Parts: sequence; structure tokens; C-alpha cells
Amino acid sequence: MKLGEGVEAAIHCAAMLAGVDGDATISGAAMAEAFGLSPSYLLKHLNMLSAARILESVSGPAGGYRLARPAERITLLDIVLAVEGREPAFRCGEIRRNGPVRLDASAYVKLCGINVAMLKAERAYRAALAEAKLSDIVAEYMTDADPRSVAAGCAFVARHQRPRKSSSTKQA
Amino acid sequence: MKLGEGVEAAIHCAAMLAGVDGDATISGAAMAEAFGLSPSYLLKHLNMLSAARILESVSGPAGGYRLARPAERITLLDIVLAVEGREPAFRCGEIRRNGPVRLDASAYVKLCGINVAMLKAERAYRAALAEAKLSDIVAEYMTDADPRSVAAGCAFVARHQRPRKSSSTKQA
DNA sequence: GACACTGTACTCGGATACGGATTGTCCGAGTCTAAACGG
DNA sequence: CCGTTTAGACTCGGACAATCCGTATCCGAGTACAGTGTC
Repeated sequence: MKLGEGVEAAIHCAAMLAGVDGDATISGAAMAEAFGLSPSYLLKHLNMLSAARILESVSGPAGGYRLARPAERITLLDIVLAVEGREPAFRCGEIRRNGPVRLDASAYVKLCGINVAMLKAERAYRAALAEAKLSDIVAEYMTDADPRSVAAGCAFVARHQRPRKSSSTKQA
Repeated sequence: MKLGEGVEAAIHCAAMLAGVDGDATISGAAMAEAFGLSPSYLLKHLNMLSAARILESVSGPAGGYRLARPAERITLLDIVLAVEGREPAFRCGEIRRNGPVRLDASAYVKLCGINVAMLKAERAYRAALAEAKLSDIVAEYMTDADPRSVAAGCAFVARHQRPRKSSSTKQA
């Protein structure tokens, strides 16, 4: 029962990318600097998000990452599953049939009740995560967080997003 | 997002122990044999359940394990937390304040919104697990599972529970 | 014959190695930019 | 002066080690039972 710490980085990066203009990108190195992470390692997780069609990556000097679809259509569940894998946390090893009392497979057509209960709990977990849209996260951050933190974050994305839209509106 | 396989073993053992008489016990070796597990390793998890006051252990030739309280008052959450640890799966590393823009701590009095969302999901997970009582698991097993499996299980506990209540009622 | 003592066998409990997964890092493939050269 | 070429630098992407946690195992502490000797 432990999530890798890459999940936190992935969500933070996705939230930051939700604040850039439609086509602009932010490089992985910039985001690594923003959160004090190892650039090479952060790329690994961003890569998984790209493979899951959550982010788009563009190469080249002006390259970087951007959201593959609007933040309203990205949930925390998408990110968590992309980074941690889609298989459930509880994997029933069917140890009930490993004992000395060997019955044939017809006795185990029904799922293990323990497995059912655990999977039900995990469905609740995923449902709660599926209701948390990325747009809600950033909206809540904009209104609730400390204004200094919001200003610093917006300034950071405005400074690092490329191509630099100096004439466009500085949104967060 | 992965649970150790010891959780499955712990729940199965607890369910088996729910079927013994009030004071009778089953040895760890017997349960390891019942599920085809390594005896020495199963002891480790049973030990954690004992430390969490879910099981009681008695030493000696007629020793073993038994439930510390009625199965109605034991939930899957208790077992999972005892084996996997009580700390939440998502641990916020506060990477938001690791960046180059260093604000003082007063800017971070509010919890990270991402952390809030993840903890909310985990509360849902634990709530679902807290509603699954061990007595429900065994009751469902008695009624729904294959009769051959139920009979074999009851025979196993009747054969291995100690002190052997040969004259008492052979319940499951 | 009954009681107390001692030895034994069986149990749990904690300390000790091993393997795999996660974490962290490096170098190569691809691409856009920008300068330099020629017309 | 303008178009083309070419070199450069910056980006992502995958392949390669180090470290930590989960897995597996062994040996020691403790206890109830059984046998034996004595009263």
C-alpha cells in the first residue's frame, strides 16, 4: 500500500501544464527545476504520461510537453493509472486452492470473497480519483492558495513556456 | 499502488481463525500448510496481526493463534493497516516548495490541493474496507462458495484446532 | 499410589540473507534554429 | 540583398547502474506436556 513518489511529480507537472496556452510547451528540465527534482528521472514519468496519451511531447530546441486534451477531461485517476500501472493493487494469488486439499477447478468458479471485497474497495478509490478533474485542482489552487505562491507559479510558467507569447495575455 | 502479498495470507488466516471455538487455536504451521505458504514467512505477518491486537498468540506445544475479539468487530481495514502500515499510500513530499522560488513557510499553511484530493480518495478506500467485517466474509463464504470447498475447510479446522474439542460440536 | 521434579518437544518471536522493483543517471536519435555562404 | 545550405544546440527517448523495500529463511526464547523418581 504505497504509491511511488513519481505520482506526485506527475500530477504537479500536469497541473502546471494546465496553465499554458493552447500550443505552448514547457520543457521537462524547466519543470524539474520548478520542483527541485532530477531532470532525467522526471522525464521517465512524463514519458509514461505521453504513452498514455495524457501529454504530448514535441522535440527540438523549442520543444517540451503540453496537455494532450483539455484539463477538464483529465482526471487524477488517468494520471495515477498511467504512472503506477493499470492493474489493481490487490492481486488475488488464489492461495485458497494451494492447500493440501486439492479440489478440481470447478470448485472455484466463484471469485474469492476476499478478492471481491478488496476490489470493491479499490473501485471506490478509483471512483473518487476519477471525480477529481485536473481543472478542479488548478481552479482550487488559484482561489485557495497563498497569492504569493500563485503569482510565483504564474510567473514561472510565463517565463518558461515556449514559444514565448510575449504579446499574448499572461494567463496562468 | 501495490499491496504486499502478505495481505492476502493474513486475511485468509483471519477468516480461518474465525471458524474455531472460543479458546481453541490453530498453529501457524497448520495455516501455512493450508494455503501452501512458507511457514516461517507467514509467522511474520501473523506477528503483525498480534502486535495490532487482532490476533492472540499462545506459546507451547498446544499453542497457536486465535482471534483477539469477535469476528464482528474485525474489519478488513484493521488487517490491511496492521500488515501494510497505517500511513497513507500517497505521501505528499511538498515538492511545491522545493523549486527555485523560495517562499517562507507562511505561504504553505494550507494543504496541497493534490494531497487533499489523494487523501480524500484514500479515505473512500478505507471506508469501503472498514465496512467489510470479517464475519461477513466468512458468512458469505459459507453460503456462496462451493459446498465441497466449505466442507474441506471445516474439516481442516476441525482437524487442526487445538485443544481438540472432539466431544464438542464441530462447527466451522 | 500420589506428588514433585526434570527433560523434551513443540510453539512463537526476532534477527539475519536474498531478490526484485523502484529510484536515479547517462548517452544517443531526432529536430528546429540560426548563422554562414553563394548567387 | 535574398535563398539555400550546413553546422549547431537543444529536446525527448530508451538503455544502464545503485539503492531500498518486500520476500524468504534460520535460529533462539518460552511454555505445556510427559516421563520418572521419590515420598
